[in-house]
Amino acid sequence: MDSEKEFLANYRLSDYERPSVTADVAAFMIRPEDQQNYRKNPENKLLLLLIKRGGHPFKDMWALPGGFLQKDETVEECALREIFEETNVQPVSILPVGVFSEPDRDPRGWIISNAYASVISEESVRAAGQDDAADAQWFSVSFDCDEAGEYHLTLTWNGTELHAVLAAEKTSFGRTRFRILDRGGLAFDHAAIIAAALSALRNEAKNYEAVFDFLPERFTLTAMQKVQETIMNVSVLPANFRRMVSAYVEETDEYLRGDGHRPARLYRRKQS
Amino acid sequence: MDSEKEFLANYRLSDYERPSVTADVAAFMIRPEDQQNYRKNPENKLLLLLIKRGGHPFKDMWALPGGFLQKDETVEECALREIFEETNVQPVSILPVGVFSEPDRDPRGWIISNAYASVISEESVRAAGQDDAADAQWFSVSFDCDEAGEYHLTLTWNGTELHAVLAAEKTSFGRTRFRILDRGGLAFDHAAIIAAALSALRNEAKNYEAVFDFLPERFTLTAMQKVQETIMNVSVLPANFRRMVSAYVEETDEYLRGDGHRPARLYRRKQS
DNA sequence: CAAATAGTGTCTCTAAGACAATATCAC
DNA sequence: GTGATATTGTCTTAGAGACACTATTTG
Repeated sequence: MDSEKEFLANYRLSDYERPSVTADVAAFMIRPEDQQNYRKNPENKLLLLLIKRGGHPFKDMWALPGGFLQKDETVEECALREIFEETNVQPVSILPVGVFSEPDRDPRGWIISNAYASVISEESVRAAGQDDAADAQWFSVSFDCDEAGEYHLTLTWNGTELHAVLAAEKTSFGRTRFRILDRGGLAFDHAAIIAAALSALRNEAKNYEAVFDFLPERFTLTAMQKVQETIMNVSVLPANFRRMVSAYVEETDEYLRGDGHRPARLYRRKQS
Repeated sequence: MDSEKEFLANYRLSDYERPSVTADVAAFMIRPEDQQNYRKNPENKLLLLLIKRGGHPFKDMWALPGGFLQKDETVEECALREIFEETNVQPVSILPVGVFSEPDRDPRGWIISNAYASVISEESVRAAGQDDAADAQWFSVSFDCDEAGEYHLTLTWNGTELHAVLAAEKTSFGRTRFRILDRGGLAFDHAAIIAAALSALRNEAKNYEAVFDFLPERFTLTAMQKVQETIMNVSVLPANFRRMVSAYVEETDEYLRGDGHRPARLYRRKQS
């Protein structure tokens, strides 16, 4: 025991070169679109936070928020900190997406990225107010596979449209890794990170885990369904959706009224 | 463009302290137990490769194989390299398990670990021959949850028994993280890494991805079922198992005979 | 009343669990 | 023949998709 203490007191990590380590975060939010008709329910948009790069490399291109790991924190804590610094909001949840460590992924040098997806509630962003930093914007997201098997990631904000093209490559254990064919205005390998984050998010939405994170504490089942459809980009019949989620939610006695149609009961997540 | 080239030519990564980065690998193999009865099919054992530490810290305790990331490789390549160096065998597959970056996880200093699970075929290990390095051994694995919700990880080899106890903590998105209650003779936080790797492996065995990696190219359905049961630690009725995997396998014209009972048709994985 | 959403009931189809029954080999 | 595994068939039950139908509100 003494010898172990002694060993550690004298121990120095070797002088081999070490990489810089970052956490990069794909922060998602869902916001209702403007209503067309006073009695129609609004549609949702899935939004992703991007930062316009002010300096080289990839100057003036858009990138995920992220930053270097500090010595007193875990990579998860680093991811949370970076999002808070950028938005003044604590994410509802965070999900590891993968480690990106190709030696040439960053022209500045040896930098490996721990990628996370995170969910941010729209209320909290509204409460925090816009930072008016014109270099941080929420882009509307679309992500689909075409007939040729190529994936198209389209991010739009106020006339700016980024369109990246990716190929899905199978790795062992049936996992897929995205290879960038056209980075379409996104910095570094961030198009691949965003694609992986969206896949991870959709995977978590299958069992409604990710869905609840986008919702307030009390919500209507229709609102919940629209969130799920926004994430998954598929639609379900309302009757079947209600049956499928019935095990995950519980009724409250409150109703949402005043929308020009039958009031909807509010539900909350069932703790189990 | 010139200005970007110029920028990069002059760029130096800041002198902030950087962590050491490792890849640690839980390498699994399945080996048949000795036969009791000439006509009974053998049972399987799930094995995990551990290395006895020769120096401080955690001297004489058992640890996962692993090592430092080099500058010209990805973390996946590092994981594959470490396994090959230890076993002289290329793993069939490799699966990311998580990043372990608690600042105090390694008494030697700031070292973050990228954890992987990998599958190694028994044939290839037999072909490579035992390295006779007595400090590397295949331990038999058992991993279960008791009534109190605590997880017990038991690793046995030739009279040596390591018994770690862990608690499963829910993180966001319904994921679980294992916290070590008793590391039971395992070095560092490797008990938690092994628990996470086993969970990931079981998850991949649900759709039979991981199962095929343990099998030779041609196999009987009973052999496949036994592999799955060994990984998942549950049992299924043979009739139902056959139905469930029928979409994933295809018949060959060969049979396995000579076992004191009806010969079994050999199958292979269906490519899709 | 019209338009829209909220909510229920039911038919069908498929997949999985349980279990019975038959087939085929080595000794 | 005996003891083991290999293989097939069928009954039942649970869950998801499709769809018809009723209920309730605001303008």
